[in-house]
Amino acid sequence: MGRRPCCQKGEMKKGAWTALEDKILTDYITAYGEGKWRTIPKQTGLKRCGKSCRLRWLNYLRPDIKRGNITPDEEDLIIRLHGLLGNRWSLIAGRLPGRTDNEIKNYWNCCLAKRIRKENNREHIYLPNKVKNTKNPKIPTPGPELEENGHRLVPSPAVAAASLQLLLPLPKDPILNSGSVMNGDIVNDLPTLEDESGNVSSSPLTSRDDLSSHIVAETGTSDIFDSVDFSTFDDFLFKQFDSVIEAGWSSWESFEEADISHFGPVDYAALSYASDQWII
DNA sequence: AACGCTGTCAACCGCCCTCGG
DNA sequence: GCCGAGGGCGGTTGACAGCGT
Repeated sequence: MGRRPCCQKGEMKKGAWTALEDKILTDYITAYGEGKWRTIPKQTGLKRCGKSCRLRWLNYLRPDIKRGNITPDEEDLIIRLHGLLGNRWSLIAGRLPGRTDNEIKNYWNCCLAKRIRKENNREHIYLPNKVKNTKNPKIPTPGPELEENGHRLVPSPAVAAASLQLLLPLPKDPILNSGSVMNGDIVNDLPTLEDESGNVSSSPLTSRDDLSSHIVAETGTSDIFDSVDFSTFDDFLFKQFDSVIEAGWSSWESFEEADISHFGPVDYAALSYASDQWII
């Protein structure tokens, strides 16, 4: 049995919203709050799908939406966050107050992606656009060094940050004494996953609980996590990202070459979009 | 003025995840 | 544990405006 569609096709209106529809939706949400999107058409008489109502509100009608062009600062942040997170637009938007995921996605697709590709002229480099499950991307696993145009490429701080999801950086902590990043031995000792074909891959450790339990197993203590308030794992990553930005990437400079060898799979998006931050 | 090309952005589509019964 | 409803998300589409020829 197939899944029931969110609304009956043919009964619902499509296309651009009218000023009257906007007013009806805004008045309703102002009075009753967000949520229960599917009840809105029934309650208001709007001939719009609940999902359409949600989208209209979140992307256009919300009072805190910021209008106008993306500023250079915002653009810089988008590029860095995209290098870190890939196409997880909602997470990126969460770091840009007043901007919506749709707006950032559009801006990236129409402006940034083309421009950066042009600047770097590296069309052959893997881009994450077609990665279906971006929360668990199957990122290819090159070594920490690449040969290109006869130059030896060494991961710079930007590349290290791009690998945060896989490197699992930790807050500065005397136990690990590793600056901002997890001890390489632990990274190398991440648990593995086995798919239906029996292929083994490194665990992405997509939740904070995964990471926490692994750290406790390795270090015998949960002090690292107890001392920091991370409401979500993404916040955890962002706090690390912010700390690196605030420090002007200097917190990455203490790495020895041996540390770099422990870096996990590199996000190629960051390689192509931040080539100026590669040491060639 | 007419046409075509390009950029922009709102909106839709379909997949996925979560949660409650 | 299973299933369906509800909602979130990223990819894509299509309308429209602006610009150049």
